Amino acid sequence: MLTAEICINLALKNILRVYTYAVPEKFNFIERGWRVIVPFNRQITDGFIIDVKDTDETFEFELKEIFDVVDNEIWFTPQMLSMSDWISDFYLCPLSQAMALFMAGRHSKKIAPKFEKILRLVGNFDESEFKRAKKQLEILKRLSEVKKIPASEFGGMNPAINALVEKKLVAVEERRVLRDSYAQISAVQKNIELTADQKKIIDTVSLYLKIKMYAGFLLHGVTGSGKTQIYIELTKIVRQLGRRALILVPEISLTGQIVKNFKAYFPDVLVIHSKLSIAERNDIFYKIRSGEVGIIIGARSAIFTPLDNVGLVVMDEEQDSSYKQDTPPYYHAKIIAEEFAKIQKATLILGSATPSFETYYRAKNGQLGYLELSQRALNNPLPEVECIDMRTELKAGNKSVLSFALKNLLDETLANHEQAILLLNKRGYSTFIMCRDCGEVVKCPDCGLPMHYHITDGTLKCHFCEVEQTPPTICPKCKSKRIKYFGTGTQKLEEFLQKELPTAKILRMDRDTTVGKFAQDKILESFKRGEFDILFGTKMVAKGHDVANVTAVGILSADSVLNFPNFRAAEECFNLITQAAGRAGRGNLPGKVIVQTYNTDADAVKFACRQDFKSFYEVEILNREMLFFPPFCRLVKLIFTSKNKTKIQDFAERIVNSFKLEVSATSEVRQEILGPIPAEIENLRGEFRIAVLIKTLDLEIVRGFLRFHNLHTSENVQIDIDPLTTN
DNA sequence: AGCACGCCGACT
DNA sequence: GTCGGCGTGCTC
Repeated sequence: MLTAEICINLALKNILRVYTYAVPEKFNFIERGWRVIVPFNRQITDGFIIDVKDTDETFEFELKEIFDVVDNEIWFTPQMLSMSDWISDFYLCPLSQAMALFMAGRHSKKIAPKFEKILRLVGNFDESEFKRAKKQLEILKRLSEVKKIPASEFGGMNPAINALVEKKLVAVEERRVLRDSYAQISAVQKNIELTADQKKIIDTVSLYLKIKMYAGFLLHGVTGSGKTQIYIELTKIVRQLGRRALILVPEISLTGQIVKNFKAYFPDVLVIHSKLSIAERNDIFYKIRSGEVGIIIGARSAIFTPLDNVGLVVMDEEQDSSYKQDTPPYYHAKIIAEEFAKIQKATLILGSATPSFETYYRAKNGQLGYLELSQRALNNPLPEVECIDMRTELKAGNKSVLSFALKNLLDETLANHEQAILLLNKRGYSTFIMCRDCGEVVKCPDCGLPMHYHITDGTLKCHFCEVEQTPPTICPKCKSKRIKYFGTGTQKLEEFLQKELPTAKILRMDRDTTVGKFAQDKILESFKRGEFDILFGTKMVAKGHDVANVTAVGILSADSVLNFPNFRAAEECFNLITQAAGRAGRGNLPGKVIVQTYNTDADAVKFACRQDFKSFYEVEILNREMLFFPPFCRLVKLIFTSKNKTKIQDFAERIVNSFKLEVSATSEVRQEILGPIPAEIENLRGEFRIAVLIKTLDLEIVRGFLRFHNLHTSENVQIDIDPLTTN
């Protein structure tokens, strides 16, 4: 009997599970990668085939039969299947979970494809026979000019069309409508004179594009240096070579510029991102397979499409954390893009003004080509950056969140009818506690990392050492009573700003104000049109967009990210300041940036104010090496979850001990394991979560260990390869 | 996700 | 005694 292992494509809690169905004779052609319709618990839904077996095994229950196939060809292309295998292997996730990434999304309803009626002329007609039927003649004439016309052009199906169908002069066929909500967006092509630097880079890369072999590059260009134009020029070249391009952008900046810029040059651009409806996404796959798409622009999930014959893969803002998926299988789009580029024999371009340390390190070691743009394209200077010590402000009697300098800058900007961007840097479920007089942050007595304040129980906790204490009321260092709890929300600050700047029109942009497909785009557009003076919000205000009239940028408490117990904190702080500063002075007017901080000595702040990535890297990389963190090792984070706290604690401890005995003690290379420690989110839906962190020089050894202990199939363990945070 | 099963409170 | 609240658990 032919049976199929099927993964149900519902947003099921337990995606890992695979169900066995009987394959009826008429579908004996199906194999791994087909989409099918199956009965499932008195519903009818769709799923995809993981495996087909010819077996004489008996089942204690009666197998249900596959109802139908969804498509008239296999959904997974060979390249999608081999990528699924690779992902399952690399990320230690079930094959079903890896394959699910390539579905057009998980859903609860059946996908309803949209059809439209297409009219086609069949046979010849005699004009004289239509003297009394003006409408019919008009349709016939149009059809003899253009072969196929949607009925909607004639106001949908109507008596005239029906009459022509009756006379067998017109045939009606149905065509799938492939929805594309970005169809309307476009821009005017500008005549851009390339700089000498840009030309040199394009020449270098085009050599590789022509060889059709894998090659990877870091494109390191300061903000405003014209990286997008390089992507466009390279795309022109691959298109001329008859190959396609995949442009990956962070979730957050997807909306803007880049899509418009590409649409100005290319007719066959398709946009993909997570906010598309499942139906739209489904349509998009058909469009790609039909070969009519030459360029895909999308967020991280855009790598999971049938796009083939790709010669160029671009990842813009490669350091952006939104490329990392925060649910299993916790993949990083950069890792997959590199694998994809290798499979496609394509050129990979990782673009950034502030590359991730991992990428820059690889470029320095010759594992990636290094391309540099050190000048802004319009030759306008980088903005002037001033660092303000908020401790000094406070001593001078300024208790406001705005320093005198920033207040003055904003007043000036408003008076000149220019625009400003204000960035509030806040993050996470918990916050930290700092002395407003000396800048002292309460740190863990054991490990020296900043402690987290938990609003829920009012205690300070160290996420590494389980040290817990009540927050101090006086500063342990300078005895000041002015202890500040950081973590003020954007909404509250907006009210405050409005009071400080009563005439300013302030636009808030954060998670709350940007729900919906184009919300963010709309906010940025209206800011661009000059309907507001100040754009204010979380880090999303700092990313990617280009508003010529912005001359002032203010960063309120630039260093707050430094106080999170994260080995990447300094890097994140540096990136944030640099990116925010890069929004200023992009047009003809010079830009001015004010960075407020309680921590003027921090390297990240100091070097970011000078916009000196390389020096910052040279200093910070020493810390990474000393502490044995990436890029000097690979991380694997294990999250153990269970309703039973002691059970899971014991389990995790047993694994840690096994690792020490079986791997750390015997491995030729450095292998460390830390924990168990409380996970970043300690409780989730009634389950306790604890984390274990592995640092390794050889991921394959760690994978072997995890497989040996069956952790990759355990329901109580989530494996995160290359996690962004350590707990 | 759906949908049934099941075990407790207020009603024809 | 029955209707119905939604907690729990299963779906080949």
